[in-house]
Amino acid sequence: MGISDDTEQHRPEGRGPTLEDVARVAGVSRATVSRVVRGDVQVHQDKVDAVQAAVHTLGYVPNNAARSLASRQTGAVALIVPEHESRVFTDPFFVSAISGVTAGLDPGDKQLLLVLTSPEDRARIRRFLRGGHADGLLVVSHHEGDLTEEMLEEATVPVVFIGRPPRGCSAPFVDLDNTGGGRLAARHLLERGRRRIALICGPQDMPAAVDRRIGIETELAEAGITPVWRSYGDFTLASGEREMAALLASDTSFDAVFASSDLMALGVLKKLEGRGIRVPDDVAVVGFDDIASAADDTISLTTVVNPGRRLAELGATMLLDLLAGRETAQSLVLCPELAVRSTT
Amino acid sequence: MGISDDTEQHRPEGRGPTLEDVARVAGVSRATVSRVVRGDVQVHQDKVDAVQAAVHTLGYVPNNAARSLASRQTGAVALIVPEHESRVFTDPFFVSAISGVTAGLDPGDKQLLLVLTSPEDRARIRRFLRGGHADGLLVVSHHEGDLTEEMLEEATVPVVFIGRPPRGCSAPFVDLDNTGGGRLAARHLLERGRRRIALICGPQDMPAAVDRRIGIETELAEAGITPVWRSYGDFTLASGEREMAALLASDTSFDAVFASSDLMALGVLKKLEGRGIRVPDDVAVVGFDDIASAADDTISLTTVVNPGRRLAELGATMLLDLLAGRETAQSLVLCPELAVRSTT
DNA sequence: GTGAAAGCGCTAACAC
DNA sequence: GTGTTAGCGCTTTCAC
Repeated sequence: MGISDDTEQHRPEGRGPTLEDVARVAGVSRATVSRVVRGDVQVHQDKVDAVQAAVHTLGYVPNNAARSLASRQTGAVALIVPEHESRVFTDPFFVSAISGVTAGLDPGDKQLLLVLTSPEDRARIRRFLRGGHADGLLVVSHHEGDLTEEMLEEATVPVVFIGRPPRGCSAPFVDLDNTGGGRLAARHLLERGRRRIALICGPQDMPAAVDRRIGIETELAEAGITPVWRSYGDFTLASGEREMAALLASDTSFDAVFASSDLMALGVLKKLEGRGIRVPDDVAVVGFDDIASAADDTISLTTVVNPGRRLAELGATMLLDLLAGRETAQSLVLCPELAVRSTT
Repeated sequence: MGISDDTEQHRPEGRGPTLEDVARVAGVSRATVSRVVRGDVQVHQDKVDAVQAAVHTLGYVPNNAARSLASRQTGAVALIVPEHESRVFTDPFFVSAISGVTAGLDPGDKQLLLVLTSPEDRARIRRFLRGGHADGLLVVSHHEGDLTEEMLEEATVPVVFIGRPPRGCSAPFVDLDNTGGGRLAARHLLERGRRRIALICGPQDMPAAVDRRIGIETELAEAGITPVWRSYGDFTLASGEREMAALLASDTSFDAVFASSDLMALGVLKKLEGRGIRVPDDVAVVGFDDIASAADDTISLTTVVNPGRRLAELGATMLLDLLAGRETAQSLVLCPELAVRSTT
């Protein structure tokens, strides 16, 4: 329209009312207004009323930047996901995590800063950590070495991990007892009379995958049983199919498959169905996660419940407690449960 | 451990180096440091070097709050999703949107503020809009009346809608031509010789659902055909099943079903399979969205492609352009494409 | 309980 | 080009 030139930057228009304005209208000092606005106690009811009235008529809203600058608090919490963006939204766990964090953050009124960044982009992560953008950090990381202790030390704010943090990192965390989950799956299979058990494990650079494998192997070992097969997928459906195909091609005799994630279990089921192998008559299948479709009645997968959403919610709550100086459990490890359905 | 009391608030530890410190070390003024840090041009190379050296040795990182306060810019962009949190993460479209926005925001270095809030919580939205938390807003809203024009006026920053904004709202947007998509589906079904077409539409308080319905009906009408059935789901798989069951129970004779979302189409397919009805031999099925599982070879659903991720990415780019005062297309409407697979 | 005043760390005119 | 000088709007001692 001819009114813009290309150096023009968009700016918020004329400033709204400030504390000062409210103070003037209410006939008190700025300090008093500040106290009322923040809900400080020590103020006479008369003045509180006057200030609130002024706030209302003026439509006053505190300026975040000014508040942060003066108080050294940002009012935001960051969820750091050091994963490739492509993975984040295909992995149901991350989606649950985002969802849970959102819910857990609700009571405190912190904004959620979503920081998705590839693990390689350390410079960016570091910059963020040092920038003081958030009052606290939630890290949902699955891989070893994504965020080293050293990097976390750059963060001068509390950090809570969702999922066990990488080795050597002493931050508080919330996690599922994945080892226990593995044991649970093993015990269930054994109780069902299965003895020739195949394992399709997850990527071993992920603590959760390692724990699940150790859990099931330990439990089996205690029953004097060795898995008839073990291979590794990457938690995706495609990898489940692939490993199942490999197992079938190997001529191994088996009567049960434990897949370390539901997505992989789905791949397993698909392959089995394709070959006309009956589940659970010929082969029992146990997954891990309890994603939504596992409960679907045409699938009905027996699986270890991984309450990702709840975990994330607890993590957010823990961080909020930490920030408020409230007492809080140091770290939480949830007991796994088994959802027994039709594949076993 | 006895060192904390319950009034204690967690605070970032001792302040890091400031512009002033850098200026002192580099032997220049604060203004010059500021220029260098922001990448302003007009500075002699000597000083640039000196400043950068000082920044490096001191480990200086700009303070965001101070910068925002002085510049009246926040360095953040908010993605507002006025949906119930439970819906957001089950709807693949929103997940794509978040993913796409993340990608689109990458070039500008804005932080992503994720604002999920139930449409009822208008007070909270208003507070956010007026709080000046972000330099720009991206709104991905599906429902009519979620965010009224009035509310948007509270935002003093540029807004871009992902998906056509509600009636009466004149903000720029990016969207798919849903009407065109509907026509495409109709034409395809007609070309396949189908004449007795059933429609399972989406919720009619959503512009996208309305457009899809109008598109297919219009195209059919132009061919002199009236749908043999029309009912409404809520875009979920369960509702697809339910409506399909209703259709089957109705004794209507039909040779094709158009489901307004892939999730509903999946429900349709499931029901059809359960009844032993062959697809596409007895009944052709067309969906809308092209979610990941539609391409799965055991499903292989013919569907109208809804590039949600790309849409969101374009929206983010548009907002970035707006913020930078760059020239930008006012609004974008993408042409739909049909992914022809095995269900037609 | 309340007010005065001193910054928080930075940007942006404006001079030089 | 570069430095000087005001603030940005709020919180927070510190007196009263």
